[in-house]
Amino acid sequence: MDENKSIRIKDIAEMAGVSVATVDRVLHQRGKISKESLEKVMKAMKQTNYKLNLIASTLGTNKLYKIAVLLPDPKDDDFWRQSNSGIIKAKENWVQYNIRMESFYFNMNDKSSFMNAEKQALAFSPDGMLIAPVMHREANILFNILKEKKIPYIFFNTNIIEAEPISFIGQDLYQSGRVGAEFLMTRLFPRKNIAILHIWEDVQNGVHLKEKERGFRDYITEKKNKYFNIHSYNLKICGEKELNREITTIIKRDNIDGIFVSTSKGSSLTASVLGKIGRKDIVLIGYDMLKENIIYMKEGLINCLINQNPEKQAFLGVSYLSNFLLFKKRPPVTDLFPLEIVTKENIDSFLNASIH
Amino acid sequence: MDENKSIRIKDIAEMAGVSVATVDRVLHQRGKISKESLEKVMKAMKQTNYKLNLIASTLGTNKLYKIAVLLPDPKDDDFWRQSNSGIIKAKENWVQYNIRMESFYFNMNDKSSFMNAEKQALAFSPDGMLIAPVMHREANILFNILKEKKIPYIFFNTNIIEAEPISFIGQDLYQSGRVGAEFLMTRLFPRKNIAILHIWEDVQNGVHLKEKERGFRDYITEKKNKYFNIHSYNLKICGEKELNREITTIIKRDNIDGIFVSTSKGSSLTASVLGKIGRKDIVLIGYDMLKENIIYMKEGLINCLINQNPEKQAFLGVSYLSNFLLFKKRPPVTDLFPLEIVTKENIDSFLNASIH
DNA sequence: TTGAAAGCGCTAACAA
DNA sequence: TTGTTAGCGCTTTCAA
Repeated sequence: MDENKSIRIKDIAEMAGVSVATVDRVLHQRGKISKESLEKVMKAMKQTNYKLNLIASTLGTNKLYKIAVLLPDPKDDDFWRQSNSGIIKAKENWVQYNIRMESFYFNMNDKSSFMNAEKQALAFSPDGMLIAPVMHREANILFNILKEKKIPYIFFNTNIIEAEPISFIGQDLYQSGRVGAEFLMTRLFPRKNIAILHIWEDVQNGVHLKEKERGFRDYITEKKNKYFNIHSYNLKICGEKELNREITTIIKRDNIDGIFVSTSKGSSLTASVLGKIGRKDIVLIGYDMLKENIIYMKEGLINCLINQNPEKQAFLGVSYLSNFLLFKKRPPVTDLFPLEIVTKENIDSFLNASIH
Repeated sequence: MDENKSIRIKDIAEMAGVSVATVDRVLHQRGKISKESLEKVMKAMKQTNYKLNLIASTLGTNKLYKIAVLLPDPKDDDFWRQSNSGIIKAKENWVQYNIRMESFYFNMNDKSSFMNAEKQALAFSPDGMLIAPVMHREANILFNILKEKKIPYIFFNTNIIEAEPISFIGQDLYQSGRVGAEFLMTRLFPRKNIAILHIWEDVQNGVHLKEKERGFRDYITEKKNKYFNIHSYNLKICGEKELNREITTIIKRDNIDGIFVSTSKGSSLTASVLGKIGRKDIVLIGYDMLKENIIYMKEGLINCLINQNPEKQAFLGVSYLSNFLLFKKRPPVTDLFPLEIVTKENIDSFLNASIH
């Protein structure tokens, strides 16, 4: 046996004394096969350690798969713009494998826009879906339809375990809170007044932010129980002026020394307030390398960002789905990304790094 | 034109009024083509935004490519074990594309073992090579041979710019020194005595470590000029006892408060000394998530590791080479990885993350 | 339950 | 300089 040449279905067929069609049938467990044929083929495959040639397989199949992506409008927010950029890269990456993609956007403040996107996505009759289920209260109907139709779906960014996606791609929120606390504590000490800010469009769907707070508080308690004063606040993004006023009030009233913001957009909003009131001394830690956050970090207003890698999350989601559709390769049930600590000194290295 | 169906060479050929072979020729710029044919084909490709089907292309080519990998023996060192694990994963990943790989190991303390590995790699008659050129003084002959034979080669971990590899995958050493300094400074202040340790098998080939030191010193100078006392030392790994003694002496004599170690193995060696002399108070920052380093970090003896991602570097090196061989896709001339800051709180998230 | 054969899109040897 | 054609390994239809 030539070590270098791979064994083909044809080789197996010859060894087993059957036709290639029969081998194909046992390979994919379709059609009816006699016991004898099955055994002979299995034996030959075992012996030769046969591996299906996926390249030839996809070419032979020549089927077109469609993937629908459901996420908040990238125009609304730089975070979702980055996710969407991952989607676009993935799209280019997978056309050649006969995978077609279509994105459906919704507005997080508007339930009807979500319902509409949902409807449109289904009308696209996708073979798989990638979803950022940030409005999960509204999405249950969708998941049921998908389950019924046996359309596989993957979540990214936010998970809804009960909905049982075939995979979730995101981060360990609790642990990310701990990472934030570790960073903040070492910079803050011996100062002691901390604010946790949850700044979010849709407070009722923002329960997952509490996980970050839990991690944050646990870490502090473990290390320096009762030394720090921690206050947390839920702030809704509506008027920017009002938000600014609220943040300013909190900082002054509680005599704040350090701030942990649980959302990416909130990070830049808070940084802008710190800039306005001239408080670079306050240690600020937030999430994600949004354009504005990058600027504030370089200005020294944001000290640390925990990178959730929205672009990579989305890109990987498409890869997982494509591999599942094309090659029946099951993705991990949960893929939690590394908790990347971004500071002034390494931020450029993250910006330069591309998706691999 | 059916939006869903991809355009094929055949379609282009029909549009341009030529044969598929002619289209193939302009696609790969081989053979002779008349100006008219060229223009017609180009026009048709532009119009339809034609994309080569790589699946069909690899299948059609049906050529076997061989990649030789040259790196230090993974048995010697957990760092190279991780690189090697990336190689193994890559190997499994690319067999299906008719890429065969063979690794050739050498001992960093032994020039003749390097020469031998070199010779064996060439005897394998590879179509491409992936090299960790850590013994570059000995490798120049090899690079010349490869250039002459027009065998493309990629470096990882260490770069030798003069050797002009088609790509280098690694990290910005200077900037990684700055990241180390940033971390150390915030933890150390108001203490002030810092040691930089270069602990390396082969001092004469360890010039690149000085880059890390330069970054480290620059940062400190910019932020707090003259406040900190920094001493640096080159220590050769030979007898462990002697090394331990040397490190202990330095710590005591210079009254050290914080240590920056420029190598991964050096990090664990230093941590073990700190453990032995009971000095958890000393802030230690090093490189890479070697097994031992992970343990020391969890014990609190190492405060921070800068992750060079050896596994991913190697894996990506193979991907770049494979894409180049199969699809003529040129990799970036340099791919510098993010400078990942690993601490006790996020180390598990890095350990769980797989290669994507 | 099985096999023959055409076809997927591209490559490359060969002939013209 | 160009075109014809037989593959590459697998899938799938159709007939037996």
